[in-house]
Amino acid sequence: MAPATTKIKDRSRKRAARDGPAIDDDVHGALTRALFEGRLAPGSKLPEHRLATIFGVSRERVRKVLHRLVAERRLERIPRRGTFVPNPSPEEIRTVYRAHRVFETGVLTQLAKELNDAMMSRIDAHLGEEREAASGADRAGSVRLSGEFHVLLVDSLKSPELSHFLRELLARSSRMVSAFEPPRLSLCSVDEHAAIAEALKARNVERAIALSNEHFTHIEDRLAQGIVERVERRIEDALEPLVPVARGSSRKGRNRGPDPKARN
Amino acid sequence: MAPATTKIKDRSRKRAARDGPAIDDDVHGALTRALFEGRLAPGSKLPEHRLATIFGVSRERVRKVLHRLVAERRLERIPRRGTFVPNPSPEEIRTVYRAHRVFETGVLTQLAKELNDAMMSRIDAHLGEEREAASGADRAGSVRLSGEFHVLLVDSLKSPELSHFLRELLARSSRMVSAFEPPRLSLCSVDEHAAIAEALKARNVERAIALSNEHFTHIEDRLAQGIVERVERRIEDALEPLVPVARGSSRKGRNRGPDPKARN
DNA sequence: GACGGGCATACTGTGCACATTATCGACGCT
DNA sequence: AGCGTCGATAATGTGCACAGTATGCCCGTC
Repeated sequence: MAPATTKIKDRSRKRAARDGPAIDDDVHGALTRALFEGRLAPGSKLPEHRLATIFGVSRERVRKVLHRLVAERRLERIPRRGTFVPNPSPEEIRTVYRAHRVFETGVLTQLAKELNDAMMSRIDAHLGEEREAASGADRAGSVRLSGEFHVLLVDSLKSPELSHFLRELLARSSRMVSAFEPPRLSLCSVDEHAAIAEALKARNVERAIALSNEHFTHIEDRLAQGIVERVERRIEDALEPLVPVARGSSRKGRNRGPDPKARN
Repeated sequence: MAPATTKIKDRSRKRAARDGPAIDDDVHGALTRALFEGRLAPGSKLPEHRLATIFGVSRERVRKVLHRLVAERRLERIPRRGTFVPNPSPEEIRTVYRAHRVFETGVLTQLAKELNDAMMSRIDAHLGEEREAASGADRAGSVRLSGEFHVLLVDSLKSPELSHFLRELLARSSRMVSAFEPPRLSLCSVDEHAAIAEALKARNVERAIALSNEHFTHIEDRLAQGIVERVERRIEDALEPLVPVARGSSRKGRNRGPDPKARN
């Protein structure tokens, strides 16, 4: 009768048998991975019909996934123009890493209060993985593990809201890293992570925060340098085809690299 | 031929076409406001067709807005069941306010470093508004201004990412407040806000953080008490219609109050 | 009288087709 | 020859209709 006896009969079935949303997650995951790995150049347009043929799904499904990615701030959409891979400005890089610093300041302060042996051992294990990936030439894995260090910290606080926010933030900063980092530099130094962990173990909150802030500032500075080099390289590429007095072949180059310019 | 005068019409058409997304924002805003004000009971189902007739728009548009609200964590969706107003569990209340504490710890730490006169005057002006609303009986306005105090703090840091996260978090906590707070209590005490601002002016970071943490803990405790009372009241309501041996009239009550229970 | 299966219904999910609009090539004009 | 304008094309936005599924009711059986 009354809703007091809430129907809890479908607790046994989970989303395991639901292949409907699974397809969405597949497309979403594929685009997310491509974004993380930096395989999609900033400014690229993502036409719905083309993605639909690539993934072998309907355009409506692609459309839904694109809207979801836009809501997650992973892509940008211009109303009657299309969906684009964000072209981060130096200003955006600044605010993203500012957010990283402020956020991790809160995380570290809280973490110092409730750090236990289990968390510390997990952190140590993770640092080991990072060193291993850094010693090898696994650049993609290194970037991934580097981000997961901060994920590990915030996950220790057992707040899905905080974890979710860091993952969104990391999605943006990782894309910036993949897109603009000079490949020769190892970005997230393992030593800096280890130093933060060390200060945390010693319950030295202020030092941990200071190290964390410096850590993110280092990344930010390297990215700022990288984006400058990128722009210069692009100018070179743009001027190169003019050498043989090329003309009329400028259409091809326009598909990749339009600046949305519609940033509010 | 002679469509020379169509150019001006084109301009007007463009403006007409731009209110296409505006309709989405209208529906989105209406639902968001209703959620903030607590007019939608937790657990309520939101059928797409009914919302479409209510707002006078197509079902597809409602559908898109609902997906957006789900992505913003303002609603919950169960795959083949529908969209529901979240029914926050005590566990969720705990994690949301834990996130508030950790987040504002970082914000206050950074804010103490770069607080200037302009920010302080803005904060003072806001506290004045809060006192005014609290002295009157403007409960909705009081809740709103109460949240905007924290928005004001984080906006001072000039990071859209941080501001965006706080707004999402505030959307959730405000809904919890509207839904579960005992109406007789003024929830977000202005004095506590003023005390935080005072400590901030004095550059006493540790005190500001301590006050902020206590502040959110107070809210959390009151909400936890409120949700208990709510459950008890619901049991009362559920048992009441049984007194005159009611039977066969249980269909109506089932529309509002199903517990999604599909939380991962 | 209680329980289980079958059926009707309503709701969500999805593909499709059309309308609208931005972009690009080309023509004609100054 | 440069420039503005018009027309063609492709991509996005939107409503619609159909299909699949969960839900609640009803009836038959134990």
